[in-house]
Amino acid sequence: MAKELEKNYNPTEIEERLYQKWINKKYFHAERDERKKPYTIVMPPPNITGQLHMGHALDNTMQDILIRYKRMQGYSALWLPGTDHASIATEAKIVEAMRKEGVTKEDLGREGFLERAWAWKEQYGGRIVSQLKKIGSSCDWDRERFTMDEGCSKAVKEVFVKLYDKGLIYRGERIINWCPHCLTSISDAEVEYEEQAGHFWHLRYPLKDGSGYLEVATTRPETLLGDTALAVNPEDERYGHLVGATVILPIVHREIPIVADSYVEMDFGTGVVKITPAHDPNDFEVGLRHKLPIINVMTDDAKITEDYPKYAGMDRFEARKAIVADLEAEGALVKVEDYSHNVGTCYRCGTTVEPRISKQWFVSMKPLATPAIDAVKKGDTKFVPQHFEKTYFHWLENIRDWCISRQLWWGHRIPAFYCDECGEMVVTKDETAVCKCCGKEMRQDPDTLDTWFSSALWPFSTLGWPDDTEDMKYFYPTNTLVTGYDIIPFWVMRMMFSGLEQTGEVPFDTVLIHGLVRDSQGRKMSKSLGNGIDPLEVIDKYGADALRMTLITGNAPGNDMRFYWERVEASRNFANKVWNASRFIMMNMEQNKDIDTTGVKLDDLTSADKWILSKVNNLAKEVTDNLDKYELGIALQKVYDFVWEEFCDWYIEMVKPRLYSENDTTKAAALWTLKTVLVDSLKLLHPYMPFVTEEIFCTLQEDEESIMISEWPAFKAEWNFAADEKAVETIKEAVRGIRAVRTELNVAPSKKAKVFVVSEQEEVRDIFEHGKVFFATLGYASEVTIQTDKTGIDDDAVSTVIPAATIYMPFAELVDIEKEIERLEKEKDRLEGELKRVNGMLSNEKFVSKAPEAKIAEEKAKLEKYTKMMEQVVERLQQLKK
RNA sequence: GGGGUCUUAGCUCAGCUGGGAGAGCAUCUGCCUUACAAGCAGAGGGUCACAGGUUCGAGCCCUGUAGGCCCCACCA
Repeated sequence: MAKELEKNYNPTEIEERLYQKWINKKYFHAERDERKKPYTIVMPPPNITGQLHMGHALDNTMQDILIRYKRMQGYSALWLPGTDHASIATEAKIVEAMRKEGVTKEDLGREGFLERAWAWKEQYGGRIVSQLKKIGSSCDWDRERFTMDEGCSKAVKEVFVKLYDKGLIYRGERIINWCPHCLTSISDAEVEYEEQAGHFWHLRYPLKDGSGYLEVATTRPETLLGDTALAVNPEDERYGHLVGATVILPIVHREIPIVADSYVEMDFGTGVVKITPAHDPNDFEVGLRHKLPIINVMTDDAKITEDYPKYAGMDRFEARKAIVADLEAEGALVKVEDYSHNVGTCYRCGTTVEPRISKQWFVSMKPLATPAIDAVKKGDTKFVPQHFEKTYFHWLENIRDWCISRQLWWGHRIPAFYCDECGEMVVTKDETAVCKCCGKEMRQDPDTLDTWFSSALWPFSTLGWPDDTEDMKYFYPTNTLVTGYDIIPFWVMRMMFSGLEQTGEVPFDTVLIHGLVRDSQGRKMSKSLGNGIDPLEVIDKYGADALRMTLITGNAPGNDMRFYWERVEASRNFANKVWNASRFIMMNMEQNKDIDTTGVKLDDLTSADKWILSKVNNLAKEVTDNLDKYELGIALQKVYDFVWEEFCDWYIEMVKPRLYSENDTTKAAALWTLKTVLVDSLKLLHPYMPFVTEEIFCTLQEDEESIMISEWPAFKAEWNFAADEKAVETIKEAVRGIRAVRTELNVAPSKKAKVFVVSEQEEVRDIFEHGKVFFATLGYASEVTIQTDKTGIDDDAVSTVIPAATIYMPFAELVDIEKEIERLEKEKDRLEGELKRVNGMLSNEKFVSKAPEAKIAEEKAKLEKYTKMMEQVVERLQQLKK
């Protein structure tokens, strides 16, 4: 027996209850099952410090749609969740919190700090997880992982040692990006460049022999302290004779050489570049080529070192001012120009990055990048949309070695040990190490690894790798990775080369890319702008289903979208529409509970029933096709249109007279069809709107306990009723025609009218004969007469023409003949246009000879249709003009 | 400097392999018709940025132009 639903859909209570039910029933848990095919998505792990934002909501809604769809299709669908330790972001937050308490890292010491960090993780790591649950994510929480849990840590060590043994990880003194605020190195990908207004200081470097000077333009005069040469282009005739000469460094008064290097652009600036190998990546390269000394002039926190007493302890920007002043005093400053240039900043704290010489750990990228490029070229992994593979190739083809060591405490500690006695180093998975030569306890490298080092292993470390686990065998390689385009260089790329190197297989076959969720003005949502919209607030107000639908509707893969509250309302309205249609159906099932629908056969159905069945059948096929192509927005749009327009506005309205009639023999067929189509619609909608569909499904029937484990609607060849579809479409056209005419003439809905249908075709008359009943409720007809000609119909009746027939309504007292003529003339114009187009095509010899036959047949059918309509319109006009 | 992407109805956006331009919101006109006013019925509104080209046929493919956005890049 069907239960009752509230008048309006009220998500709050329902969502909480259903999610709990799903958890309790373990529907989210994926079992290895050899009879089923696996489908695996590994969730991009959100940072433990993070709060759910719209980006997460979009990302996870997409994953949930895919996983729910596949689960219903009978796959063993695993969506593996987890969180990321986010070393630099988390450490920065903890340090900041400590700062407010007046505590420093050093006060706590490494052990104490890590204790505090783990406590932080316990406190906040759960927050984002509970937020993910609010949007309905059907993840297998039994398999939840953390990038620093035991298994992931084991995988990290394994990979580090393997790559080291293979010579692909090395330690070396290189110029790296240093954040003077976070006090750590960061990788190239973590540097964000921003255009900043600056200056160009033109400086004069006197030649040692007193014969003159060279003018140099620089944006960073303070680095002059570390200059070890000037460079000019070897081709440059202005300076060729000076190569090898010596100049005196202003202020410092050190002697430095002039070298020739093709890196220098002749037509930029003065054509002379000061070379500071310790503080500029290019200068570093030049320095290597010319064996120049490297002079570091700054401390960790970007202050001038003790080597320059006058500036020692000054911040680099203070020092700049002081040095410029001194240069001016010395007469070395020629001029200052305004200049706008790109400045590298730390992606976490925004501090200007200081290039710096430092001993760090690196991954050799070239040997790893090549297979990763090939795998995508071969199509082992595909990007959706495909053009993002260009971004991917671009990064990999231009990649430089990856600096993986961080001067942080929160993270995976580098598994390298040093002997302070003899300088020996070992890299090992063991917790401790003893020096081979002197037997001394070795000291572990204090640094940790880049967060992305562990993220890169996520698709397989979460499945138990490096152990040869059953999960690994069954669920790996995973299927779909869903992420934003901004993460391709950080993560997608690194998972690709890591997966290939460690497991010999690509980590996923498809990368589904989405864009950013922006505010209504198209701006990025950000804390500083305060324009972010909290997904949880949306859920509170409108429900998770409405939020999910809003994020998916009209959103194509890879495209950014704007967030509007109006769109959430539209989504909520749709949920309510589904709710009310279901309520209507259940009410009628309840009122007719004595009618047995179990024995209804296809033969018992009316044309309307068959028509809607055929529609929902085709819908199932199309939605399935779209989902398989990752066209989530298109599929949703189709379900929306079907449910609202075809099912609610037409079918339910058509079926009402049968339900309300005392003795209609097709009532059982109607009830059966209503329920059948509703159930299929709910199933197609379930991946998008899991809560409302589950609530209705469970109230509607008692055979199955949940829609999320029910079977996805498959296309049924026997639900194909071409003749009935045509019949109903013809009736719809007639009804629409009647309604349009009535509205145009301002006929009150309460005023019923006789309707005459005139058609020469017996088949058409037959359709209307069977469809008479629909004209009463849908077309405000008091009486319907079907005939072959116009006999007995007033000349001044109102009329409307559809391809198959002409429909008349005698409204003598209302009809304005002039207006009627005008309306028909307009229709005639339209038909003339159509005929012209069709005739144009069909009389084009090239079209007829080259176009596919199906297309030609289609156009011929149209020609016939429009010709008939034209005849009727012309005839009608003649009658009126008499 | 290189690459990518976008330009479609008043607004925000869809438009799958080329075959008569769509949705939501907004606007206008009627309706409290017993599932839903978070609704129903109707209507208006677009030389698909511009210019060429390929094709029987272009919003869709190619070239160029203009404007917007994004990414990358060592021009100190």
